[in-house]
Amino acid sequence: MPANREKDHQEKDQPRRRQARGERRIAQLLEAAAAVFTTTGYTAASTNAIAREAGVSPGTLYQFFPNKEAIAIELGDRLMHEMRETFGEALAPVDPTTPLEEAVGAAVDRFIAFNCEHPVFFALMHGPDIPGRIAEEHDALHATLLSRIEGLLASLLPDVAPADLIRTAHMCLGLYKAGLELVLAHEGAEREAYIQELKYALIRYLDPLVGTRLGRRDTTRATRTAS
Amino acid sequence: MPANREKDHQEKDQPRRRQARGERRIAQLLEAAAAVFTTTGYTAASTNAIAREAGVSPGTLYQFFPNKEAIAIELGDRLMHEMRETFGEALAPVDPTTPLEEAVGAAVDRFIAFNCEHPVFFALMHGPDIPGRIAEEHDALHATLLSRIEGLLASLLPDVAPADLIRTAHMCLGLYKAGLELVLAHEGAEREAYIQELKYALIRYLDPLVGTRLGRRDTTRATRTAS
DNA sequence: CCAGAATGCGAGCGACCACTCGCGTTTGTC
DNA sequence: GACAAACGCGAGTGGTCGCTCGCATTCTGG
Repeated sequence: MPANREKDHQEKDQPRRRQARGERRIAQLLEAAAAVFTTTGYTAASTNAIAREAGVSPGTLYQFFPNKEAIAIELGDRLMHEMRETFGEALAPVDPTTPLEEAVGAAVDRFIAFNCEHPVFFALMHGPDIPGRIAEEHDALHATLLSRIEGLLASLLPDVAPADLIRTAHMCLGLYKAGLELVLAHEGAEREAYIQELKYALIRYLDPLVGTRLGRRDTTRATRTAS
Repeated sequence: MPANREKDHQEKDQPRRRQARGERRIAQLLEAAAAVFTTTGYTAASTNAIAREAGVSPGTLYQFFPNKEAIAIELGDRLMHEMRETFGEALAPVDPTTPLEEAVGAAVDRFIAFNCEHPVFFALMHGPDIPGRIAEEHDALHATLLSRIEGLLASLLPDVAPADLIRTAHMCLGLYKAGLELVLAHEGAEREAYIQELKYALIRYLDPLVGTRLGRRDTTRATRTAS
C-alpha cells in the first residue's frame, strides 16, 4: 500500500486545512448534534435534523464529518477531554484519612455537575442503540471510570480482596448511574434531595467495608425536610 | 359515528375469528419478536426480521398484527400478565414484623428470577428508543411498581413523610434496575455475588429508616468469599 | 362436498435516511 | 486582482423499513 496520497483521501496525516469559518461550523454542528442526540438519542437522530438544527445544509455537514458515526465520536472525544480537564485527577488520589462521606460527596457532586452541564453525555452513554465504534469509546470510558473508582476504593478499603473490589466498583458506578437518572429527572429542591439520597445510598453501601478505620461517624440519615 | 360496522375494520368488539393455527402463529411470532427485541432492541428490530425468525412471510405477520407497535404492545401485555400471576400480590402485603432483610431479599429474588426468565422485559423497559404507545405501557408498569414499593415501604416505615416515601420508592426501583443490569451481565457465581450485593445495598439504604423497630439486626456485610 | 372465511405468501409501494455530486460563493495568498 | 482552496448548497441516489395487495392454499360450518 502507498505510504501517503497527495491531496486525496487524507484523513489523519493531514487533517485538512481549515479556515476559522470551518472550525466555527464544526463547533456549531457538534452543538446541534448534542441537542438532537439529547432529545432523540443517537439512532433516531437524523443527520438532516442535525444540519437543520445547526442551520446548514446536509452537504455542509458532510464537508466536516465523513459520516454520522464520526459526529458522535468527535462529540464523545470532546466530552471526554472536557471531563478530564474539569476534574482531572480529582477521582484518583485519595488521602486515606479522608472521611468516606467527604470522598463520596465530593466525587458525586463533581460528576452530577458535569452531567447536568452536558446532558448529551448521559444520552450517548446510556443508549442501547449505539453502533460499533462508539460502543468501544463507551467501553473505554467505562473501564477508565471503573479503574478510577477501584483505585479510590482501594485507598479507602485496604483490606478487601481484589475480586470484591472490582465488584464493588461496578456496584458503585451502577448505583451512581441509577441515581443520576433520577437526579436528571427532577429539578430544584427535589433534585437536591435526590442528590442527597444518592450520596447517602453510596455511603451506606460502602461504610461497613471501611472496617478498621478511625473516627467512623454514624451514617444515619440526617433529619429529612418535613416538606 | 356509527355504533358498529359489520365485517369491516372491527378491532376490539369482534377480535376476529381465529383458528387454532392462527393462535399458534401468534405465539410463534411473539416468541420470535421477543428474541429479536432482546438482541437488537425495539427500533432496530425489523418486522421482516421478526417474520424471518418465526419462519413466516412479512404478509403473514401483518395478518395478526396491525403494525410493529402492536407486536410490542401485545408482548408487553402478556409479560405484564405473566408477571402479575407469577408473584401476584407478593409485593403488596407485608407483615410489619417481617425483618427488612427477608422482605427485601424475597422481593429481589422474585424480580431477578422473572427478569432472567424473560430478558425481553428488560430490553423493552430499558430502551430509550420506544415510541409513544409503548412508553405509556412502560409508565403504567413503572407507576404500578412504584406504588407497590411505596406500599411495602409504608408498611415497613410507618413514620416517614409521604414525599420522602415516594422518593425512597423511586430510589429503590432505581437501585434495583442498576443491580439488575449487573446481574444480567454476569453468570454463575459472579451473578449470585451481584444479587447479594444488590440486596445488601438496598437493605443498607433502607435500614436506618426503620427507626423504631424491634430486633433490628446489624446489617454488616457477611464475610465475603475469599474469591 | 362446497361456499366462504382464515391463513399464507412475497413482490412491491411509499417514506425516510445516510450520504454524494456538481456547481456557485467566500476566503486566504501572492 | 487572480488563482486555488475551503466553504456552502440542495436535489438526487441507493438502500432499508414498515406495510399493502392480489392471489393461492387450508380450514370450517352446513
